[in-house]
Amino acid sequence: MDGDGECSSPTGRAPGLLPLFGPSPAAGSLEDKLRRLSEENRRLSGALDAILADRPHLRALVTSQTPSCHVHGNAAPAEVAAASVTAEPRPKVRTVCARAEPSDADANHLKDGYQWRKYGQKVTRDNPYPRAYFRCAYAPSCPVKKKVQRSAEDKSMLVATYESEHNHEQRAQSEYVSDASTILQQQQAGSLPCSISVNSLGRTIILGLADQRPGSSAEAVAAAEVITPEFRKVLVDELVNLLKNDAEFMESLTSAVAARVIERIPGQIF
DNA sequence: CGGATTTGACCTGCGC
DNA sequence: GCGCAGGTCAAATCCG
Repeated sequence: MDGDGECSSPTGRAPGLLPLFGPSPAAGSLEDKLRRLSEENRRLSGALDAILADRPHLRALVTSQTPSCHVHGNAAPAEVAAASVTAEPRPKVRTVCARAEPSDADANHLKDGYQWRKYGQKVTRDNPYPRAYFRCAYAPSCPVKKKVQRSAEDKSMLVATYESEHNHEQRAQSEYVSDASTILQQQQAGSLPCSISVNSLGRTIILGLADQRPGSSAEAVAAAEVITPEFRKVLVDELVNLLKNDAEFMESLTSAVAARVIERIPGQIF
């Protein structure tokens, strides 16, 4: 599918993207800052380990969920952005996990920027929640299908399986354009078409590669699909610089990570 | 009234 | 061949 997996703004160079390739920050004090943050991270990890040491079931919960939710090839954007991106070869079938928003509570609907027409629903054997079957509603000839089902282990997670590729470029964009409204927003200023943004909830970080070619539509190719090893290294370096340079971003990131950790641990243990 | 959704029936593939 | 489970169809229904 030509756009199902982008992590960048769907409009290409939307206003409000944090520059990844801007001027380099003064490195010295920033490295100190990064070190302090790393130490803090280790300290928090240690504390979490201590908490989980005598609670193996909770440890399993914390460590098993996120890795199991990965994006194969093209991920759906916006709300799926919390999923990690792997560099596996692009398969025809992709599985995407996303935490369901409260508004999705009663519907197996995963907003991913495309319009879908539901053509069936089935209760499967290994999951008490019904599986919904969708086809791309934009183009009748589009072969893409999507299956959406709540996770049996975590009902707040929606698991979407995409089959085939979109053979068209146009899409409904309004949904995730608004979803991706950022609190950290600056226009991309560097030479490479990358963007990173944090949504208004502070829970989702969107890393994107916007394809700027005239014929390719503003939608981006999934990061996992276009990143070469060299480019990945540049990307990582620039990300490190970015993180070192932006206190507000670090604050948001720390809050997001902390919220994520707390979210996965039942409140009563604290 | 037209498009989208629901839902029971039907089809297909697979294991035994 | 049979039964089961997943996937699809299409008529009925809903909704704007």
